[in-house]
Amino acid sequence: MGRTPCCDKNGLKKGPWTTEEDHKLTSYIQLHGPGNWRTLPKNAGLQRCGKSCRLRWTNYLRPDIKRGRFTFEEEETIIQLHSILGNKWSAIAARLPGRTDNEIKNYWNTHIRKRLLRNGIDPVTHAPRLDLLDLSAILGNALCHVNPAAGTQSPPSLLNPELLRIAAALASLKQENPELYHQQQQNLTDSQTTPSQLIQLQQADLERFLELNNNNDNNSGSQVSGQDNFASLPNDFGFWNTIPELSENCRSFQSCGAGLSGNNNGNGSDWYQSSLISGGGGNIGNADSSVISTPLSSPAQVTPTSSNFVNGSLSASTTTEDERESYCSSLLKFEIPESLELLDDFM
DNA sequence: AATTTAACCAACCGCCGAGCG
DNA sequence: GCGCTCGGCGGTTGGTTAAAT
Repeated sequence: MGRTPCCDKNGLKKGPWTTEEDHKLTSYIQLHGPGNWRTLPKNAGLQRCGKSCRLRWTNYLRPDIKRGRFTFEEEETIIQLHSILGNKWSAIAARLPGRTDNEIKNYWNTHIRKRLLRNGIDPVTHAPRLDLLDLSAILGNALCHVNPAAGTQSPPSLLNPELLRIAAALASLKQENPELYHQQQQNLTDSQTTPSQLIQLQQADLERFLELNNNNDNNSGSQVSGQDNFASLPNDFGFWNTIPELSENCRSFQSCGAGLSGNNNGNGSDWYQSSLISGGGGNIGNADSSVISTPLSSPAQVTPTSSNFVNGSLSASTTTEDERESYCSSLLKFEIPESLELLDDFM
C-alpha cells in the first residue's frame, strides 16, 4: 500500500495566515527544520495542511527572501531568462537569489507582460506582434515574391530578426507612402534578390554605416549624430538605396523625440535597434496605434544614452518606467542571442 | 465623501514525476 | 509491479489596497 494521506482536509484552516500562525511555523522550522511537511502542522500546533505550510514558508517566511521592488537588473534578468526558459518560474527563480518563483510569476504577469504587450511584443515568443500589423501580406508580397526564379524556396521564417526588421521597414513604408512602397516592391522583384541575399545586403549596409559612423567620430573629434551620418550615406548603398524612403524614416526619429539622440558614441546601432521595434522612424506601431501604443510618441521617451547607460544596462537609479519600457523592448529584441550562452547551463 | 475600477499579490488548485510501502 | 502520497510546479482565484470618477 501507499502512504497515508498527508492530511485530512476537513477542519483545516484556509485563507490568509495570521501573525500567530506565522510565528508558530517560523519557530518550529528554526528549531527542527522543515523535515516532513505532512507531520509539521500537527507538531507545530497549526490547523493547516502541510502543503499550505510549505507554501507559506517557501514563498513568504523563509529568511533569505528578498522583499520589495524588483531592481532593473533583476527585471532584465527575468526577461532574458524567460526568453530562454519560458514559464519555468522555478528555474528563473533559481537564478535570482532571494526571489521566489511565485513572486517572479506575479511580477511577470502584472508588470512585465503588460509592458511587452503595450510595446507590441508577444510575451510568449518575445517577438513583435506581427499578427497585429498585417505584415504577413507585406512579407508575402515583398519577400516571398522577391525572386520568382526561386519559386520552390520555402517562405522565410517569421521569427528571423533580420526579416522582421525588413518587414517592419516595409510596413512603415507602406503606411506612409503606399505608392513608393509598391514601386520598391517592384524594384525588389526586378532585382531577382532572394530573401537571404536581401538580409545579407542589409547587414552589410549596416556594418558599413557603423564603420562610417566610427570614422566620423574619430576624425572630427566631436560627436556626429547618426542622423548626419545617415544623410551622408553614399548613393550606392544597396539595401537603403533599394528603399530610399528608409533614410527619410530615420531622419524623422528626432522629430518623434526618439531614436537619434545625438549620442551614438560609435555604437550607432542604438537608433537602428530601437527604431523598428519601438516604433520610431520605422514605426512598426503605426500600423495600429490603438493596439500598440508607441512610447516614442511621448516627449519624455529616452533612448539609452551615455548618462543613463551604465555597463550595458540602464542605471536603475535614473530610470523611469517609460525608460525601462523602451529599453526592455530593445533588450528583448537584440540581446537574446547573447543570452543564449546561458543555454549551456540548462542542458 | 462615496462608489467604481484597476492593480497587486498571497494563497489555493490541480497536475505531474519521484519514490515509498 | 502497483497504488498511493509527497513535494514541486505552473495556472488561477479572490481579497485587499490604491487610484480614478
